[in-house]
Amino acid sequence: MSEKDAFDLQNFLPYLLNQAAEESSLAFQKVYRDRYGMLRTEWRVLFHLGLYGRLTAKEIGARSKMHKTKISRAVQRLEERRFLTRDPDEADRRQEYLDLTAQGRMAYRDLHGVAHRYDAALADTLTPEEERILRAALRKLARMG
Amino acid sequence: MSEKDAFDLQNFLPYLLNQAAEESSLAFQKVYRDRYGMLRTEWRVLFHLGLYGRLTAKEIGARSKMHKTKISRAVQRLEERRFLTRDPDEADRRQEYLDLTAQGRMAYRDLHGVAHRYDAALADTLTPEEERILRAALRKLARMG
DNA sequence: CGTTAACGGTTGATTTTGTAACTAACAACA
DNA sequence: TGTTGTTAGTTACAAAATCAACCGTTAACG
Repeated sequence: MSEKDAFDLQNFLPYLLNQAAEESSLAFQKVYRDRYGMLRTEWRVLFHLGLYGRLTAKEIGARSKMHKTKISRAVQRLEERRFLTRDPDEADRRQEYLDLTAQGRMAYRDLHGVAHRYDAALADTLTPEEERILRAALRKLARMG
Repeated sequence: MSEKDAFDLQNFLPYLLNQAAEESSLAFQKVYRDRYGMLRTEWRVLFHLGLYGRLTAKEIGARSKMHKTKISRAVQRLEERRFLTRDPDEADRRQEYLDLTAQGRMAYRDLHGVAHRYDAALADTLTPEEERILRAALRKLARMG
């Protein structure tokens, strides 16, 4: 094996990214799970609708890169729990527009606030320079596909 | 809510980390899946054994922070496919030492090389400063739990 | 028009993960 | 010793993700 070469798991960016992603998601996951019984796919859909307003499932897919079956099922559950409503597009009846209900907007505002504060807390463990460069680097890597 | 505040998903570190992690894992996942039919948990176990030699499942758990059921199942599949063998510890018969077979070592060497080169390719999309700070920041975040 | 292809979205079967309860082995200490 | 607690690892069952096939609608084009 390569003798002097110290390449190990802790130096492998996909592994490192994964560990950081999992660790940093945990505390927030607890909030949307315990407060609203949501899954990761569900709060993501909720966030997209909260941030950008009425969207079709397809548009959410384009923005989030989630697979359409995930989105379909997330929308179903959010509808069942009255966080959103569907509004068929009369011009193209294959698709439907999704809107948050009042309850959905409340949940969104609540979780948005939690996320914002949590993000700030995470950023606080870094220096401002680290934070700036980390975000830039992550955006580059995320856009790589 | 804060009007001017442009906090959105793309600024939320857990989300950003997740996107970067998923995107950057894809190409490597394709290799261990297509070449060896492995899952993420399995190449991780393989890597630990390749890097550190004979270990018990518990030791792998301590190093990787994977849950013990994941490790148990990964070990089962790796054993079935003859990538490792189990060697019961006679001094403490609750645990067994795991060793890579010749085939396991070959797969490890192959994947280690792929990972190393892939990591270098990822790092190449970043400036040296970005890379250094990214790795440091990720380690901080990963150790947060 | 009519046929074929593409699209948005859903469903069902299979795989993978998560959670808890379990087994067997060991340790602690009365 | 024997009783109680702990540990390493497995298993069973539920929850979730993945993948391919599917349905109804719209587009493309002969």
